[in-house]
Amino acid sequence: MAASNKQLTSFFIEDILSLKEGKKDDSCKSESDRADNSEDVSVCRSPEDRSESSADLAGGGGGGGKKKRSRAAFTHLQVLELEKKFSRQRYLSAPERTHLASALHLTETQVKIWFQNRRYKTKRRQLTTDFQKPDATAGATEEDFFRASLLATVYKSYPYRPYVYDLHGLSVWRPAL
DNA sequence: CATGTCAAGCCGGCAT
DNA sequence: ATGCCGGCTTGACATG
Repeated sequence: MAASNKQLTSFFIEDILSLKEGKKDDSCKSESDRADNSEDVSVCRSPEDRSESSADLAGGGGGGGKKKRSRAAFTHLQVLELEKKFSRQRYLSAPERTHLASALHLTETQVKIWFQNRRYKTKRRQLTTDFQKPDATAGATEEDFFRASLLATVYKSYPYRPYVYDLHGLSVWRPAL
């Protein structure tokens, strides 16, 4: 909740990661075209919220009474980087969180909450999967579960961005299948 | 309109 | 005293 007036500036994660993708990515078009032509905002917001300058991004009521909560929608690349990090480590140290947050132009709180939610989400999916087909899970390791759920999540989130499976030099994250 | 997704909110426990 | 965590819920949004 630190900064209630966090300024969202445009950036390319490629810049941060020295990735030469070449393709400019309008990250906000995950589901449908969410709306606008803003090419690279760090966080996509609902059209109405966008007008009020991202005041309460990190959850603050900010100033002036209880406003309705705004739900930040992270960009493809932000999520991608978070997922990559998460695929390597499920917990972040404070310095790592700080670094990742600044790299992705998110607040530390957002990164922290994202990891919390991701852990919980993974756990729940694992449990439901386990519950639904216990026999198929007999030979699977926890790692398998983890990777499968990760893969499913990313694939579902980015159905038309197959390049996430081939991250050039960054290849740490890789599908299990 | 019902449903699902997901970031954020809330609460209690734990570690320091 | 503070911060992080898990568990769960809430609220905004998208989709069928």
